[in-house]
Amino acid sequence: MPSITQENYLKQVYLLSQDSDMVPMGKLAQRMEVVPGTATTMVKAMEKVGWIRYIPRKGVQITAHGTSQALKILRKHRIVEMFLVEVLKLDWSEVHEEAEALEHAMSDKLVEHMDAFLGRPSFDPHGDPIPSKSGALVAQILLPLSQSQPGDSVKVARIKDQDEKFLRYLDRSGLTPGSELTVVSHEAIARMLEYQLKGDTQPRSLSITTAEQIMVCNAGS
Amino acid sequence: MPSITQENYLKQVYLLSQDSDMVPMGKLAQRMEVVPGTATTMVKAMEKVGWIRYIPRKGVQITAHGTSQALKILRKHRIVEMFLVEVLKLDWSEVHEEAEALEHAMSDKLVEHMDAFLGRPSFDPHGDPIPSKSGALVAQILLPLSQSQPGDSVKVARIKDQDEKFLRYLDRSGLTPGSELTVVSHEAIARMLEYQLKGDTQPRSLSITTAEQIMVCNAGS
DNA sequence: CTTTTTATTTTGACGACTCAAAATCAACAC
DNA sequence: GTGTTGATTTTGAGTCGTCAAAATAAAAAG
Repeated sequence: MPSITQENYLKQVYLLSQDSDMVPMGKLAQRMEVVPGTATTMVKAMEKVGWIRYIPRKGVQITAHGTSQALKILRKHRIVEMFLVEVLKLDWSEVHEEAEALEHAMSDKLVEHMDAFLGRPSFDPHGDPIPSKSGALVAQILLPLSQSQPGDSVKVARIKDQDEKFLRYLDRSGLTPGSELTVVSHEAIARMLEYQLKGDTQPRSLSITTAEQIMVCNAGS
Repeated sequence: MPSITQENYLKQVYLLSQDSDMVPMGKLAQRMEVVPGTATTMVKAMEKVGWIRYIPRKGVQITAHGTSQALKILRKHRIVEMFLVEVLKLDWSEVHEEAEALEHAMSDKLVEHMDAFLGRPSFDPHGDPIPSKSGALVAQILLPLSQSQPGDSVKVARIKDQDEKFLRYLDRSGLTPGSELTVVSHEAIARMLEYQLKGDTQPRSLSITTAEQIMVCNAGS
């Protein structure tokens, strides 16, 4: 019943809701790559199906119903990403795009078959948690790498930005979910950070901006 | 660039072109489940991209360019059907619907990976030939089961109607691509046909209308 | 408390796809 | 030939998602 476009708006509202309860129109419009007026129009239509609450001049809030709907879409997205990487051997960096299109074309039944085939994984190839059928997410305590202190040993858990070129850069830098590293130093003035990958002898460096997109947990957890 | 809707129109034009070079508007509209006027409008738009030739009051013809485009879509459709049945164990009766949605969401790269994973099959689960990357189809000489004579031993090669309920009925009747059978008799008056499955002791019967949807080849070829 | 800036909403319009119903054409019957 | 029938096209209108640009409201600056 709801259009693919509405599903995409809902997904973005959900994702933006992670940062702040109230999502301003501007942010949503930017994420959807439409002019603000378009987002206003769309959001009014979506309120009618009960997925969100719209407060003029303030923004939108996702409802419980909307959240459960968004989690279903995210589940499809993340399971298919995992499937493309694990089974069809597509590259880690390119599956986000692909999943973006497939998530709206998969029946619930198909997703369940894929999930079973994969052995019901909890995380996708970018380290994002896969919601269970009932919408439960595995809780994790993660910090951006940019906030780690020199000397900290951490493990890459999740990459926030999923742009294909960015992911390929991280790949070349040895920074994929699961890799372990130690922070060597913080160069606040240069906005750079030095790190050493586990097993490496030479340190490498990274911009703080990039490090903000990399979520880590303590090594060994 | 072309919309999903146009891709679907093109696919139907291709399929209808198998029966007659010139496809009348009425037939196309019926297949697309739209009123005839809608098909006229759409067809004019499609002529601009060079997929078809439109002759007012006569119908449409598919061009060489349109054919190669249609074969690409059909290739996606049939490979994904095969994948769903062989890898994800969905039932052969339900994959047509599923593939209908997925075919427009799969990148060329993804299809090639699926094809490789499957070992480059030549036929899909309904016995339809899968076009190669370059658009080549394996040639087959098939007859509708309704035209077989009593005594003929034949093998089911392909099912024309892909309605889910119809396919489930055939499944129960032992008539899936690959099954072998012998025609026992034709009851022209009752429009029924008796057949005996290879390995069965009892004959079964089938309506001629149903038999028209089942394409067969000589047993052992 | 005005004024200026910035975010948001409104308005009018457009392209893609669709329908209903009226108009047109072609073929067939007589 | 002329009339009738059936298929096809035209016309007018509606929905969905979008944009540009004008109007408005709220927040920040003075």
